[in-house]
Amino acid sequence: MNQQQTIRLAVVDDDSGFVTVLAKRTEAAGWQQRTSSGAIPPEELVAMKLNALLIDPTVLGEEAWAYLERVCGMLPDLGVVVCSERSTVAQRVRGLRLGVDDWIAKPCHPEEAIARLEAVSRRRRRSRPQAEAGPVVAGELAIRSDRFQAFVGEVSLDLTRREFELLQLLADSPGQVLEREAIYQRVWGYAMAHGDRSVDVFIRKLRQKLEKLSPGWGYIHTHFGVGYRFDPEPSEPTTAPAGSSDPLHNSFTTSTQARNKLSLSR
Amino acid sequence: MNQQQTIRLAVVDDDSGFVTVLAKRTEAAGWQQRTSSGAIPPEELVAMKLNALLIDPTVLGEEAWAYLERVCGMLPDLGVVVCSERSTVAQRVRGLRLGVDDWIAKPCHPEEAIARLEAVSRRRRRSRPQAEAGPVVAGELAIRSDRFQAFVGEVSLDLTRREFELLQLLADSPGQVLEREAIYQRVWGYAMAHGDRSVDVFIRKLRQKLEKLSPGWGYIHTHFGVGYRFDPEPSEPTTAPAGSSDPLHNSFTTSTQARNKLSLSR
DNA sequence: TCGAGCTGTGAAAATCCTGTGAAAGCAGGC
DNA sequence: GCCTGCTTTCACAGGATTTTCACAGCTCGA
Repeated sequence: MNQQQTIRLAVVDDDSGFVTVLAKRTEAAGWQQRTSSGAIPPEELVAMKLNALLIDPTVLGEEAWAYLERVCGMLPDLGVVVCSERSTVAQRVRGLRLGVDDWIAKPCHPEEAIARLEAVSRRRRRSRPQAEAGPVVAGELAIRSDRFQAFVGEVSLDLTRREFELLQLLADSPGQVLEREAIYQRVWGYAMAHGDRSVDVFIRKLRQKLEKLSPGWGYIHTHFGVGYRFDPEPSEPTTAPAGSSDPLHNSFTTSTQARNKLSLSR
Repeated sequence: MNQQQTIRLAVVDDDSGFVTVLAKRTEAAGWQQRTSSGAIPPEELVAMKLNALLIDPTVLGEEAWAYLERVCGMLPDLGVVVCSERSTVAQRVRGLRLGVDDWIAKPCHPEEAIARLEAVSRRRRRSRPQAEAGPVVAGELAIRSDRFQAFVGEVSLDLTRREFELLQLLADSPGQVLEREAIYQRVWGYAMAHGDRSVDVFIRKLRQKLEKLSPGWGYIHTHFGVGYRFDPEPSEPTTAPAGSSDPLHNSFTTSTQARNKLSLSR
């Protein structure tokens, strides 16, 4: 029905085994995860635009309560799950009252931790339907999820829903190559049938609309046999057409793309 | 800091001892609690306007999973806590995935149960009680929540309750695209059934009434495949039909909408 | 250099979505 | 009970969007 939105998670724990296993699973689910073995300053957490935080209070030391209170107070939209080795009812109640969303015991099955993280970010997301996150800016592009639309300056790209979701997904992981199957899975919400060309077709539509409103920039790059990569970069100055040996060629860009970009920008 | 608004809780459990202790505590906290030793039909739950539900799946028997799925699907805003005597990781994960917010083990300290129920119903982070604020003005429109009515000048739009609530919801987030599901969820109070057209129908009624009293303004814009956006804007001067290149065309308006608006404003 | 396998492209076909008018269902008042 | 106004449901038409296809151009390894 609806594809689970990508979750941005931070894990603060020094149990490397647990953290590693967790990372593997979350990655498979398409989450973006960052791990730290020490407390992350609340200000930094804000900047990370997280959906969920999994934290073992033992790494916080004395400051644990103060830290949790600070974090929960500062980030009411963040789903916070505490995972501690030992805890008393009183401690758990105190934590939950402070704003912690869930408190589980270690050892804990990774699958359950993930399910609980999912549950808390589900609830948090519902509580604030209007993600007032500012527009994501890339090159000349501004992607505004509150309008389901991308803009160049004040002009709308006039994207359809699928186009927008595809662009958003790509722009969410700039510089990263995403495979077709993964893209399809996350935009369409189910597995891609063998031989399906939908992704390619929508990439083309995106490129067309991007090119129309923001010529001089290349946004979507093809990786032959793999998939696509979003990476805004100004095109080479087309004012030097003569035998452009392309010395500044971005190493991530295939020659195919370089040529495509040239041909498009004319 | 935290407004402990009264929570409406239903407890479905046949462990009278636990239930009684819980009731004592919740009552002391000012919650409204109803207890049942058998499953409550989902429709009834809707009518009860609950904030939280504490449930022991053993009283549900065979239908437990189906029931939980149904309830969580129908009432995404309801905080659901399962409290079971025995459970496996797989069961807990399944429940959480279904939409359950928390799953705890029995025996369970009442204080912790309450803290967790509080945690799952903690969401109404609504901004200031804006009711007292003067009428919300948008375009030629004045929305007075104290009268459950909208006016153009001194003339009432004569909105019904649903119409008013829909308009108010939209006008509460001007410029933002709201999805149908979200609109339904917040105006009707429960999840929209697949294929339900109520939102569209009420949007039409609103548009009709708005158009009658405030022609020359476009208030509600359609975003194809997504939902609607409230954004009061004067219609293009229809007095200049000849080749209006429309240089000032609002960039937020999709071409679809431009066309719709034109057809409407004629 | 050649060929199998990929990707870009344009357009047709299929599907989905929204606006709309009207009927059917409901609840409350008289 | 009967009436009235409100809400929900239905069916259809006109578009917009998405999917599918066939083919052309490219890439890469043999």
